[in-house]
Amino acid sequence: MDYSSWINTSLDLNINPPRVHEEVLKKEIESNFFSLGMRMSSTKEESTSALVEELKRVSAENKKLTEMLTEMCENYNTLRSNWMDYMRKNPDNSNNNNNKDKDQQLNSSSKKRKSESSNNNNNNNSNPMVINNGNSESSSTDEESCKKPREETIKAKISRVYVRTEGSDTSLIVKDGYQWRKYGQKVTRDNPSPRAYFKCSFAPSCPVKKKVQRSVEDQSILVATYEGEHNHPHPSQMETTSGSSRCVTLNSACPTPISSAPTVTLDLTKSKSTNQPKNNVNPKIFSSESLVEQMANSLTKDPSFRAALVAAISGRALHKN
DNA sequence: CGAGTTTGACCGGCGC
DNA sequence: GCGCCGGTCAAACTCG
Repeated sequence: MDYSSWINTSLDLNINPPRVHEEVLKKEIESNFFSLGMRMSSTKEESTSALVEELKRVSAENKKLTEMLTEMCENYNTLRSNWMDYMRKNPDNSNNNNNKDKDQQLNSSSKKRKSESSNNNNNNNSNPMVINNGNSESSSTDEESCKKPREETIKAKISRVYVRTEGSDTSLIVKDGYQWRKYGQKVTRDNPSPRAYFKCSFAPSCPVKKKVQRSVEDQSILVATYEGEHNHPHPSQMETTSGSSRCVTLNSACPTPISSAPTVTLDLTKSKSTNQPKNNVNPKIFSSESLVEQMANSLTKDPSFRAALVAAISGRALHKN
């Protein structure tokens, strides 16, 4: 009965960032035109305008989805208030089994295991292609957030990412750009497929952990649960100096990664092209805005980084010519 | 040979 | 207090 978390999260992901991201992308494309455009051929202009068109289309789609979700939220709230009224009028019924479960979830318990399993249930009920941050970032509209165990909201930030893989792909690898070291694997009770445990190995002191397990309902979907925040820049940012064209593109497109990056992640994960699991985008990065902001600030203030970025971009442009 | 993975053992939290 | 279960450790193993 607890649908609030995924509904709200979906709203968070869908309502705001896409538009910001669209603008950022547009500006990026336009600025690329100004800086590099002189050398661009007419075919490139066409492809860029096609991209802008595509952006418009996706934006409209997002808008539509947002409206649907808003409607769903309203319906949910109405239903919920009706149910509350009903329970108030018929307190006797509150002792049946279903309500016991409800009470357990609502009163909830500082019990770690319980809260986790309820999270899993929510996710299983939700659209598997929706990225669900099961943590404090998602702003709940009702009192649910207040009832969440304090430790959950204070402790390590937890985000969840769904990645569709090819049916034949049995590995538990979610490529997000970070370096992970597997330190364990376990078959859990609620899911026959094994759960893999990873630690971030990019920086020895990085506390971030990742759990990857196949969805119970759809074995082709990998559920990656990230815990904690990276205390180092995204590896792809480090690679920009080596001229990795894709990374340059992605990162240069996000002068403020906070607003733009989540949308990139969302779109890639949602799109049907996720049959290509090779996207190198970090699905989590942005659960911690302050961290990312800090990283972005330090990077943009670093003259050598800027120089390297400029060199990489100009090198790429020259290479194209 | 070093780095990464596998896998059984162990530990601690939780429910009964 | 005991058993279950998820999470972690660490020795053995694999791979480049």
